[in-house]
Amino acid sequence: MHNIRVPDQTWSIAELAAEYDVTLRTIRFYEDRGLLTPERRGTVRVYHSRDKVRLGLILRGKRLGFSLDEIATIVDMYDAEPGEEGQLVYLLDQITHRRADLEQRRRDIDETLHELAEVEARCQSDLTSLRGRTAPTHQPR
Amino acid sequence: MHNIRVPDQTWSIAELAAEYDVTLRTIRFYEDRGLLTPERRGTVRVYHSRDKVRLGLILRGKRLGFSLDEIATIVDMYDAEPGEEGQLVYLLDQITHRRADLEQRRRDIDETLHELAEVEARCQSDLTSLRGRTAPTHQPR
DNA sequence: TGTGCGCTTGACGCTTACGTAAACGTAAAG
DNA sequence: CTTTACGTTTACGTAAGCGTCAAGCGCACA
Repeated sequence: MHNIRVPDQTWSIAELAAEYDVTLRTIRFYEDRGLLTPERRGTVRVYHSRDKVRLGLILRGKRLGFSLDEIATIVDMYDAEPGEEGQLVYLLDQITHRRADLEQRRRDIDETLHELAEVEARCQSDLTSLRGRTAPTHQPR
Repeated sequence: MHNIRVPDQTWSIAELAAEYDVTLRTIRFYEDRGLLTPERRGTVRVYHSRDKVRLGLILRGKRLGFSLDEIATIVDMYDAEPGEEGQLVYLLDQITHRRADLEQRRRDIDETLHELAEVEARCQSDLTSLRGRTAPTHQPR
C-alpha cells in the first residue's frame, strides 16, 4: 500500500482570482483581514489548497450576506484544533447561533419565494388579459 | 351587508421603530432612499399599514443580505400597478432573476448547515473523549 | 540591455448604511 | 411658564469592502 499521491498543488493570486472571479485587491484584502494566510516565496504569495477552500467558504459567506468578521469566525471553526473543553463548548455555542441564523434566513427565503410566486401569477394573468381580446378586466388588487 | 370595518390604523415613527427594533434614523434613511413614503401631518410623519408592511419587507430583505437598492426593486414589485405589457415582461424578468438568486442562497445555506453539522459532530466527539476517562484518542482530522 | 509581464506595497477614494450630535418646533403636563 | 416628551432637519462621522492609481521589483525573452 503506497501513500496517496497528494499533488499539493499551488496557485498564484491571479489564478485564484480568475477561478473565483474576484480581483487581486479583494484577495489581498481578505488576507489583510486575517481570512487568508498564503505562503510567501520571497515577496510573492503562494496559495495552497487550504487557502483555495477557505476563499470558497468566504465567498459563499458573502453570498449569504455575512460580514467578513462573521465569516472569519465561521471559517475558523472549520479547521479548529480539538483544543480544551472551554474552546469546544464555545465552538458548539457558536454553531448553535449560526444554525439559528441560517434557519431564519431559510424561512425568509421561502416566504419571499412564495410571495414572488404570487406576484408572478398576477403578472401572468395581467399579461394574458392584456393579450387576449377580452376587455382587460381589472382584477382587484 | 355592511362594509368591513377597516381600522386604517396609523403609527408614529417611534412606534414603528419599537415594533421592528430599529432606530428612527434608520426609518428616516429608508424614506430618504425612497423605500418608505409616509403621510405628513404638518412636518410629522404618519405611517399607515402599507408603510408598516413595506418596512417588514425591507428588513426581511436586509436579513437576506440584499442591498437597499435591490430591496427597492423587490418591494416595488409587490405593489406594482398592472401597467403595460413592457412593464409586465420586465417584472417577470426581474422575478426570474430574484428567484435564481434566492435559490442559490438556499443552496448555500443548506451546504453550510451540513458542514456545521459535521463540525458539531467533531466537537461532540472531542468533548466526550475529553470528559471520558479514556485517553483522549486523537481523531484524524 | 531593454521591454514587458506579473507581482508587490502603499495610499487615497468611494459607496453603503447608518450613528451621532446640534439646534430647533410643538404640544401636553406640572 | 417651564419642563418633558416627541418630533423635525442639517450635517458631519464611521466602518466595511473594496476600486484605483503610483511606484517599484524580479524574471524571462529578444
